[in-house]
Amino acid sequence: MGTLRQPTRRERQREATYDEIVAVSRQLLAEGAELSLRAVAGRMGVTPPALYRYVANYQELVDLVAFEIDKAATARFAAAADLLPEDDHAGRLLMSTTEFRQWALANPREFGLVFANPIADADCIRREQLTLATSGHLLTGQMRALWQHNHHPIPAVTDLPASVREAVTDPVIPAETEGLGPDERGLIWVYMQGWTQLYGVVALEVFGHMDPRIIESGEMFIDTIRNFVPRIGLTEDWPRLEAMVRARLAG
Amino acid sequence: MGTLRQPTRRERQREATYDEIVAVSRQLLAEGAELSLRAVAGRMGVTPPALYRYVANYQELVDLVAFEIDKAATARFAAAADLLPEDDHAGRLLMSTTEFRQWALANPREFGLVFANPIADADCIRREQLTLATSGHLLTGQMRALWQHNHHPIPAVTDLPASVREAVTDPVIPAETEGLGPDERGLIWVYMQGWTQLYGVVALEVFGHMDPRIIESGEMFIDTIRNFVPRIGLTEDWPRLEAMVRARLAG
DNA sequence: CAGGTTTGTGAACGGTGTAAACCGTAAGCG
DNA sequence: CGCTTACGGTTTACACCGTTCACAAACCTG
Repeated sequence: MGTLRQPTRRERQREATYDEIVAVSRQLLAEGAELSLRAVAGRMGVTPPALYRYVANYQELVDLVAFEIDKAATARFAAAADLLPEDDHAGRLLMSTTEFRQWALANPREFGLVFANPIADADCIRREQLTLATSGHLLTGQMRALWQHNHHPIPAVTDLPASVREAVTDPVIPAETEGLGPDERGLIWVYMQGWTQLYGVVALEVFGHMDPRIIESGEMFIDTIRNFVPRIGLTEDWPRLEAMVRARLAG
Repeated sequence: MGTLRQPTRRERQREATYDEIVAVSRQLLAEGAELSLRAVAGRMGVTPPALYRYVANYQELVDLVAFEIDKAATARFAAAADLLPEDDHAGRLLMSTTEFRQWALANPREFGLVFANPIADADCIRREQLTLATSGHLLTGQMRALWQHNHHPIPAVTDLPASVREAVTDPVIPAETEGLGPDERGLIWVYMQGWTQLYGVVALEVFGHMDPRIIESGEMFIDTIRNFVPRIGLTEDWPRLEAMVRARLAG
């Protein structure tokens, strides 16, 4: 833990350029355009090769903006949760997942970039550390808060298959394991199950590989959640939660 | 219903060219290369513009080979089922889904093309009709065979939300509704639920958005299936089925 | 054989990512 | 303060990509 130096002028300048790259990129694909090195450069008033001082190649640009988009989207999911009182852990979790679905449908390109982007090598993101503010952290955090409140049954770590046991005790995928004892890591497994199901519906919906009428109504999304809530001890709470989710889908 | 003329020489020639386009394309991305109009043309010994006599644009080429890949992959899924006796409907269904997962992991590019390809407009595929041999038909067919044998409980059509009711009575997504009475369409909804969950695991695995150790072991895939089988009345049969699935994952 | 349709070519346009050589300027050091 | 260095940018160039158009050859048909 050395003393953290104040950033020199050059470093600040460089950081600002990174910010502009991300800003321009997001603006670009918010307009429905393709994310391209040249387009970004052009809009920044700079020649394409100049960007290679900041990213090693196109894929790294993609990873960079994907990370920032995830961060921004996560803020939206969190904001949706914050519409509810702080102690309504169940409601907050469902509000965030619902917001996730709505965001994905409204921003399919961004969704594809962040969640359907083949992850080849790790350590692709420079900027900031992976350990902050990803959507995975938000959801695991919310599930942890919920569990610490209602203590629904979770699988014992010793009951889990070996590979799963390793994965939940020493996660490489973003997850909020802080404040979760070694014996309580079964919750992470429950989270992974939930995330998998959520991902299935939303991805199918975003890609349009589902009946348009079902996408429009969101019934498969609701059905998926209803199928899952018992596993986090929310069976009794479901009617209230369903009403909330439906309201948000309509609004 | 006119008399079906025998194909003229030119038509046969044209059909052969289509076949070559598909063959070359599949060969191309089996080698890990990108699927590009120019690459296909080059390997066919033809100039790029020539391909425009066969496809209107790049996306149509993609759709064409995606359809053919789906067809070929479906044959694999069917072949896996055919390793089991004809009356083991449960086993056949699970063998096909397991083969689907294995195929997806082994051919991520092809998986992406067929199942993670944003579907913009319908009626994109010329060649053959959509109503034949897609993977959706295989799985719905297998589920129908299973249900007609064990008659597990299915939701009543009248209990389904309006949008779902419409979707299962008049499907636009490939599904085998032949031989399924109007009152039995609840089974299609069950199928959609299952497909959604299956898609979730497999897509996350293929894109690498899951802990590598869990992907390697296939435990999330197995867990997903285990979670689903009660809904198709296979609770008692599960131990046998799990062993079968695990054997296929290992082999 | 004549005429029209079908299939392919050649050249060209605008777009993409990326590599190499080059250069002014600002930062940092003696 | 002055020298040196390294950073941030340009220019040029290459190899791809999808797509269009005008044209020629090959083919089937009347």
